[in-house]
Amino acid sequence: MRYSKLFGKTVRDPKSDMKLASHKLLYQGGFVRELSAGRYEFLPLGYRVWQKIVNLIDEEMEKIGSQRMSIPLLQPMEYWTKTNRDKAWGSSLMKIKDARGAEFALSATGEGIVTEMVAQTSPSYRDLPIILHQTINKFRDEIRVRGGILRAREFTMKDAYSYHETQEDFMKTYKDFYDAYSRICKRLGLPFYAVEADSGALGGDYSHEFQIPCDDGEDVIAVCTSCDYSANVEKAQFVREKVNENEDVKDMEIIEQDWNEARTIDQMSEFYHRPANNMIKSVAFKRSDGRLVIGVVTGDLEVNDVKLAHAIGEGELEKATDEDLNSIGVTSGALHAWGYGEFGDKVTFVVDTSIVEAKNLYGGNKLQTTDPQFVNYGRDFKHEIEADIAQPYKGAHCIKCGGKLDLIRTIEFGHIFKYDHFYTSHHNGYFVDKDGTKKLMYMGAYGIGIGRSMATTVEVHHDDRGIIWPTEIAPYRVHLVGLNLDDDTIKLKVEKIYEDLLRAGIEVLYDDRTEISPGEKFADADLIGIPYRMVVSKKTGDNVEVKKRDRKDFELVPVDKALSIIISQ
RNA sequence: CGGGGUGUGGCGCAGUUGGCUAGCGCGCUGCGUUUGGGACGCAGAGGCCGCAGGUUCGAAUCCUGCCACCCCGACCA
Repeated sequence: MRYSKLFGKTVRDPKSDMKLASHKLLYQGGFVRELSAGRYEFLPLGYRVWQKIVNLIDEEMEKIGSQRMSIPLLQPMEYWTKTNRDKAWGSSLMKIKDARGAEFALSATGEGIVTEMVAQTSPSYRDLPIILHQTINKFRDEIRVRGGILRAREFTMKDAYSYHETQEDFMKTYKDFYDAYSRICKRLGLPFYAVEADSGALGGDYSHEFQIPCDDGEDVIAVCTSCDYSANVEKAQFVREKVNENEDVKDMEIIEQDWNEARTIDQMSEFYHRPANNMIKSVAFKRSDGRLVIGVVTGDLEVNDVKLAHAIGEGELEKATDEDLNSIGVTSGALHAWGYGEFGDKVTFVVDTSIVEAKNLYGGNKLQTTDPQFVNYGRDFKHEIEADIAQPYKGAHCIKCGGKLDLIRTIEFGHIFKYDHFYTSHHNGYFVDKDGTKKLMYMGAYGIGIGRSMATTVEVHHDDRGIIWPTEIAPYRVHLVGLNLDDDTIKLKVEKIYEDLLRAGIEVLYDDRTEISPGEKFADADLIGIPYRMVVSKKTGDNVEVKKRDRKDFELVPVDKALSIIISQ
């Protein structure tokens, strides 16, 4: 490709609101343009990378026996209502009506459709496992987008679905996907953690996310510094400190206490001269129907809303507002850890393990001028739901080995899910077993975002000059830079090398622009990030200069030597 | 949805306390000089100042409404 003919040139200044390196560089390099918030155009250079990522993933899918197929972007609503996914997805699911008024959801994921598609073939045990994947656009009307193509409202995803006779067979395929995803990360040059995760609105009860460490990422994972335990903070377990373990259990006392002196946990801690983990902290959240959920933890911890939602079998929770609190007659800062019986099931309490295991706690039932101390769970109050609802923190002890956890900011690159019968039971997902009876198939699903993979790769592989593409997904293998092109001898020489490279089957971007200074050409080459730069000028004589994008040094070698260097690596 | 902010040639910005003909840099076009780390001169093209109303002799500038986009929270590949 001649750069002079390439559609989509580099630009010098990124937009001032572009914060992420990947956003800036993909824009400046001429890879992507934004149409509207979260919707991107891929220019030829960007599309080449995109296509290579699709192919790379496709190869790995075929290795594990998955077959490529495709389903429509418009999906009849009933495929979503059957499993209540329309509610679980809320406003991020986009809807559209056709001329006859029939309602459709825009492809946000494909579990329902694919499951029924498989079911229609009335599979027998001989047909299983069935593993399918596709690469089509997904529409997710995220309330907020950020970071360019890292998180879009319309994006391409490779999504895969698998169907199995037994859980054991499913686990084999799950492992295959786990390994395939690991290989994909490796080929993209992305160091990753495969962590246990919550599956959110997709349903299911077991999943792994492939998380790439990145300071500008949006996720946080907990990683043990001593063993291999790692999990999303929405899922990560950790050992609770046994508060006041060596004290005798004291009788609960109600004491006079001045609210203004002791409202927040810090103030209470100071007031009682006890550490924060001696305090009882209650935090209120709201379900989609407006009922409240109060999470109770020791004062040193934070309630994680995803863990809390999971504990009560809810999809998601919102933070309760002051108005919500007023509806049960309290103000923030004075929330009780028990009581409110008069509000019936409008209030649900969930107690964290930290409280269950602690002794002689403070607070939890402030009245006008009083507060209890030496509160012991089980004796002074008790709730039906006891669960792990606290957010892990840096230095918390690992549930597996007792070592210390570290928190790392990451980008979610891919996600694999175990659904068991969640979708098959709603979508007629039966197979005929050896004994001739119908049984539900076990199911899993697996996703990787293409644009996000591209952006993540740039996040990980760039320097202050531009992108450094891994060879496998680079838009071209060689960036041929011609200098002094107004000199006919040199011009002819470069043109010949360009032809030779093409004939050798090497993808080459040839900067054939005249009237452009060498500095600008080099700057563009660094920005675009093609693995090899080959320079021909009056200085190179009978040789050419070959330089790798990620190195400073270069070699001055004859053309055929240059070719063999490029082909060999 | 809650809080904060921005909309001015293709891009980045200034002008915004009501007054001159809307300006600067980059990019683009033409001519000439330049060619190993983002060259220079000269000459050009290109703008309903986000949209709609209003106030005024006069609006990019003031007022109202709308729209779009960005940043901070919940969501996700």
